[in-house]
Amino acid sequence: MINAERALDALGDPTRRRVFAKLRNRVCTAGELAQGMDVSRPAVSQHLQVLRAAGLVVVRADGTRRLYQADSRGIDAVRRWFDGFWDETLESFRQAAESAANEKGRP
Amino acid sequence: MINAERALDALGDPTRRRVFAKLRNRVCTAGELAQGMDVSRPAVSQHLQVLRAAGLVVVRADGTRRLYQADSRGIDAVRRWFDGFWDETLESFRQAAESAANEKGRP
DNA sequence: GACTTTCGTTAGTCTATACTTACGCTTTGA
DNA sequence: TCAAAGCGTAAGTATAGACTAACGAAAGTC
Repeated sequence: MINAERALDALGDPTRRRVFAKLRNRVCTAGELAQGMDVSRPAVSQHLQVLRAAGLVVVRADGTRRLYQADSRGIDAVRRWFDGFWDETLESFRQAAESAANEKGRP
Repeated sequence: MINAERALDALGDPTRRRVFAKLRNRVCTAGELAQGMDVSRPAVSQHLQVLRAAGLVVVRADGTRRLYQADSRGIDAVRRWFDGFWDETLESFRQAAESAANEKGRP
């Protein structure tokens, strides 16, 4: 089970979001990702480790290269987190409205 | 328009997530939120400013108290961000599969 | 087997930021 | 009008973590 907390921590950094965003359109190596960015390749590599630990990215070896790709599991985890969060918020609103109505109906 | 980037930055901090999570069930003041947490009231107050700037929280005055409440706008912004992200990922997969098929069909 | 490429890892630095303490503002009630 | 309650803010510190430079490992090439 992927942890939504971990995914949110991972996506809290702008550079990491940029790396992640680049992976939505194509499969990339760390070196390719680093090109056109203002940080070094090791930095990108470290960000990829965090994204991988969060379940947002998967990697497969291809010779000396390592191909990174966006993973739906982390994305789904965060989406479920938000869904559950908002459902609970609405339910609390509903209960609050209900007890307010009961309060009003009482003499 | 609420910025999803800002909301993700805001939710990148665990303490801020705890504050935000407490607001899903009830309307709270900064002092109430700070009780039962291991950080001071000013710290909570500062986190609430960040959440408010990100559109995740709204506040209204009530005498000397200020009541904080979860806001759907920021949540929706992040959900749209993820939806768009994943849609684009799937579209890229589709296109990649298509051109691979074309490549194969060619002599 | 030597060389190259591509990459992850480690050590160390430095900055962003989370936190506390102290202070001042606003509203309320006596 | 004075005191108290409830906050936000400013200043200062300390730490998490983002980054670079240097190094080592694995796979391909000649």
